[in-house]
Amino acid sequence: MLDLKFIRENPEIVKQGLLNKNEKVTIDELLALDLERRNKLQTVEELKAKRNKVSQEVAQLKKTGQNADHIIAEMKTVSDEIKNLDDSVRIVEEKMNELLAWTCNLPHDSVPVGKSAAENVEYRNWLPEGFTFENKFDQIDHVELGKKHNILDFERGAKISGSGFPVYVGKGATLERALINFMLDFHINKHNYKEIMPPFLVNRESMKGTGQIPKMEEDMYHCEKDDLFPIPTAEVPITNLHRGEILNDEELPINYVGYSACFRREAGSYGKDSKGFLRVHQFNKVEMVKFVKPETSYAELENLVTDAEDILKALNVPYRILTLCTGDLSFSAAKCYDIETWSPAENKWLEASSCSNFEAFQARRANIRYRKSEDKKVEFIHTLNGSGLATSRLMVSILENNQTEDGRIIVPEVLRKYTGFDIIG
RNA sequence: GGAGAGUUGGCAGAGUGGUUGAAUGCGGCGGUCUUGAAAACCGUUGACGGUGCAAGCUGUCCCGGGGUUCGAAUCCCUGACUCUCCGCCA
Repeated sequence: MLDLKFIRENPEIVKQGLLNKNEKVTIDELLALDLERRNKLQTVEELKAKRNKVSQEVAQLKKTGQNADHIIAEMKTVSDEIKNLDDSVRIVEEKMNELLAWTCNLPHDSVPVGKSAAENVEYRNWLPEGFTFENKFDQIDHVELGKKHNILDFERGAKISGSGFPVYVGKGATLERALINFMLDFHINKHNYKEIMPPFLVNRESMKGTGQIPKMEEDMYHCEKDDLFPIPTAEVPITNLHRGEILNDEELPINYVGYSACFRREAGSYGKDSKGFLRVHQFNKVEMVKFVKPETSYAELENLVTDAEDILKALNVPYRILTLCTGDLSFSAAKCYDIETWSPAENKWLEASSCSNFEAFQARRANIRYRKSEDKKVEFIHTLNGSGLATSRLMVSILENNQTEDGRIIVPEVLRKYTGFDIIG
């Protein structure tokens, strides 16, 4: 959620920011409602002040045994008036909240302006020693590799659940589990994150808090009976851990890392990049979440990216980092870096991580604040999160880049103590 | 799933429908005393909104949402959560 006061004082800046994010601009409507609300509020508050005062007089009169009937009769009309005005204020507020809930975050000044993903800007890249982009010996894709070694079974996944629900088999399952454990341990021990194992279903409030709802509701799975949502990312439960809380500033920054399965309907994207792991409804992800003081959030964003990168370096996977342009930024993000890993069989980069600074946008929605030790004032914190990383796309790169000429797959060195084997096939 | 009890400030814990935004204790902050600290004593200590240059004035909030009333932390309805007991269960 944006700060209403900021919108009031800087309507043009807000409008331009929304335009740059390709979003609908409803700022004028919002400001009209804001004005209406404040006008009505003033009237109703005067009446309430009067009611409070007279109520005390009634109490005094009754205490001294005097008659108060005439004042009570008079106050009855005042009360009715208050009730009517309160109702109309509430209606205005509901309209405003609806508009605000649909209004996305503004891009940070450092974000390149652009219409679509085509205008994202490469930030940096890293390639393993001796790596080349050419396909040396007709490297086959992860789906074929999975079939060949019987480690991935997309067909049976489709049978038991539907397309986009992969099954990991044998060494494939072990490798997946090894990858998750390796990433968790790495962030816990080398990067000082605290591990969280969150619920995989969350309530509506939590989905609103991080900004998946209302705009992305169609992309979420939903258990209607209980109004619970299977999480699209661990960001949702972990960020909402501190919803409605006032944190102490000595405990900041808070760094959490957690594994979760992630569930996405991917509505409307059928047929697009849908092969194998490229687009799935359920995948595994290790997610990092930070709660930080506002003044440090951009430095923390850089840390977050580096923490995700360290995993890829340890796994020896080629990657590049993009700064997303304004048009490609997600609803809640002010700035975002995507990390993409290389797939030799697809001959393209695949998004494996997204590291974002939400500034106070989620904090305002979820009401997460901290008390500053200097002046004891409360202020919204900034939240960040980044995949560290999603295993599905990463697995594509690991399998394809580590295949040998005779079709076997070498397990990355750092995973071997988790897998117990060093080669598949 | 059934039956009962509960939810009040950072925490603990009072609260006959009428100066209760809320006693009291602990904690926090400031001070007196002290060479310093502890103890003791005194004072202070919520959030959000409106208005104002400001001091201030003012409204709302006692789990959430409705209602009764001139007036609700207090009464009624409803939902969530917690605890105890029973049933079922990995």
